[in-house]
Amino acid sequence: MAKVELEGPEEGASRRPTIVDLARAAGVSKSTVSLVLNGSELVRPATRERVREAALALGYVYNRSAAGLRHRTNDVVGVVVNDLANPFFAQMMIGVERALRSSGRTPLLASTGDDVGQQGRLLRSVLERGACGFVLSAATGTDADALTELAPWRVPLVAAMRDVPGDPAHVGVVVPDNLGGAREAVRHLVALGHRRIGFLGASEALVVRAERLAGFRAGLAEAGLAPALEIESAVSRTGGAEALGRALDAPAGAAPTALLCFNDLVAIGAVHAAAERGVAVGEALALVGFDDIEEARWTRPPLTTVRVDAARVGEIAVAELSRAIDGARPRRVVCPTSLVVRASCGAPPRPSSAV
Amino acid sequence: MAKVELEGPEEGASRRPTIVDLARAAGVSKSTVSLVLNGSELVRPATRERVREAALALGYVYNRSAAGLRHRTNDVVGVVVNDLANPFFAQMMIGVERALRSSGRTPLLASTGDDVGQQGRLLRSVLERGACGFVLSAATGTDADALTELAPWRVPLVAAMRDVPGDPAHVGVVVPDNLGGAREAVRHLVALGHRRIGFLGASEALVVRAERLAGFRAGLAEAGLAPALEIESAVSRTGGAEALGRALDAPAGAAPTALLCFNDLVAIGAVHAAAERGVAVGEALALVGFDDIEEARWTRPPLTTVRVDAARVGEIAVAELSRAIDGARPRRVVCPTSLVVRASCGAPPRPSSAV
DNA sequence: GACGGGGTTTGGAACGATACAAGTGTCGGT
DNA sequence: ACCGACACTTGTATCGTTCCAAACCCCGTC
Repeated sequence: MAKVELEGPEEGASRRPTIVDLARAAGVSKSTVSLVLNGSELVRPATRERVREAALALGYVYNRSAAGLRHRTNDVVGVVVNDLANPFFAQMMIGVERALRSSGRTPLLASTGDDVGQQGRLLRSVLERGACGFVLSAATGTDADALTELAPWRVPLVAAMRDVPGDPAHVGVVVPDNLGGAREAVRHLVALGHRRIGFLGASEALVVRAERLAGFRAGLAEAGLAPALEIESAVSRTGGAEALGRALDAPAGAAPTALLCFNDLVAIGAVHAAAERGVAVGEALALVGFDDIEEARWTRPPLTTVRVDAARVGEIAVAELSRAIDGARPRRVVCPTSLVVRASCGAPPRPSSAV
Repeated sequence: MAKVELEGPEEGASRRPTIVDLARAAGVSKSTVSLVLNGSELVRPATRERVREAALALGYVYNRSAAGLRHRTNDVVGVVVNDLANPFFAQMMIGVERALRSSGRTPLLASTGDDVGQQGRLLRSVLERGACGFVLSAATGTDADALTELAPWRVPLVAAMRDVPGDPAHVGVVVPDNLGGAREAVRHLVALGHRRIGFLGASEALVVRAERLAGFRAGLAEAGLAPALEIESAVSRTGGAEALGRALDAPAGAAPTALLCFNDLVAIGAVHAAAERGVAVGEALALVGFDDIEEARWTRPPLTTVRVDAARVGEIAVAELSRAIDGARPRRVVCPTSLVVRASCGAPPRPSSAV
């Protein structure tokens, strides 16, 4: 550490040293330096040491792009995500990054702002940087054709968290069990005695909404019930707050006693709006979210929600991608969800549920 | 779109086409192809068109690493951030990414989990990928020496959001006005009539805490008051909840009537814990946060907080970095904050304040 | 004293792009 | 018919690394 000499002062604006400079400094050929840098066993320990010292002395830094060029393979993986500001996706990102790094790859992150056009541009840009694979949580409106553009190069892609309509054969898919999770939530509400249950939030264009809505309907059908209402909204706290208003404006006797929300953001907005209207959440109105983001534990009352381990979905997506990079056929993985009962649905919390 | 032919089926595992392949296909030299690819005006339109068509037909994708190698400059910027799960930093990231892309650079994101060791590894890894600059929100415990390791190459670096102790001359700094913001918050509490005011959250190791605490003390000193208490905690909702408990356990008459929290996360935990204890936030106890993350509007009562435009801090950091890359001396920029009065401090909201 | 064979080291050709100087045409003017 | 100017186009060296076949060195052996 203390031995590192700062370049520049003595040599002016000297350029970054290369392995050739190292070779000269250590008195060996550049081939040998390359071997040392790659930790080869072929090099005599004494030589190795000499090269290492030279590297330190010159402040040498490996040029991975050059290596990748020659090597014809890059360990970069594109991670293209629809919305970083959403803590749910941020959490997935964290899982993806951790898994990638621990498998020796480097994530190249891009956030599309849920815009298909931007997503296309970003995918291409990442491709130009030599990505050997992609993890994509697709922007709303993405279809299989858009992803086929990547096919010419046969770069493997795994759709994480959001399924891609058209389901092209060449992409992997890793998603939570949206249908099963929603159904379980509805079963719970039914078991609590609710009969007028509604679904709140998101827009029809969202594939995930279709899946959760299907689970919602399936759960009701099992109990011989019909949806009390199905309301669309923006996927945000504001959207949820606004949608709850519309839900409660239903004709008096027909107002729902329980609402399954598209996700926690919507549910949080709904909890807030209900409180402002003087509706007691967990008593007069049961609310259930989806995703179990950290924030869900901190509403008043805390949010009953369908837990999705976003980080784990990210990790599994990376594992699938690794398989695909190694030549395996891409698969479709559905990750289990679990109901976390807190106070917003009015039930006494189960003994096993964490708070 | 429909014209794109999928490679592979006909040619087996054919490798990615290069400009040489394009040149052959279009009947020109690779130099010409290079010119076309770079949008040169020198090439005859007809030729240009021919090359473009060949590129489309072959499914050609530009290899930016190879170009960068020859060009000896990469438009990649390392963005190393301490915690993506924190919405405040996620917001900054979004600003950074937007600004970078709109200036034609590509962000290479890494998240350190607030670990100095990991941060060092990531910085080096990004360096090896040829970053021409860095935006860093430093891990707790980072000092100037750690960053000096980057100096040999003279890669410009801007510390965003978190100042770096030791303040090395060669790094830029873009931070919010933590001191001024905290002081303004305290002034407001004093104006509301509070006399026993405390500070809640974060640990002494955090530079940002020192700054906010200094503002807190300055505000009190102006009014001739002394801090009622200063409590450390983890920087999280849980930490805030737990710290509030300790704050309220103070001897009866000495309990604070107002608390300035280190940030919104801590404040949110505190709001929650207070409510659970039956303490009416905004009446018996005034709480003020810091940062103004989206979530702050959705607590009950909504959180009075010191607004920091995180995305804007990110954008300014990128602007400073651009200056530095162009050879300018790195500067120190302090971004203004503003007090957003909501209900948690007990005051009637100012007419001008947004909700 | 040539030979064989480990253990090490090395030269030079890639990889896919850019830079630059130099090369083709074509045309108008004399 | 030749010249120069102009509008394009191209050959070649180069960026920093890896790959691979060949060279080297030092010994022990025949």
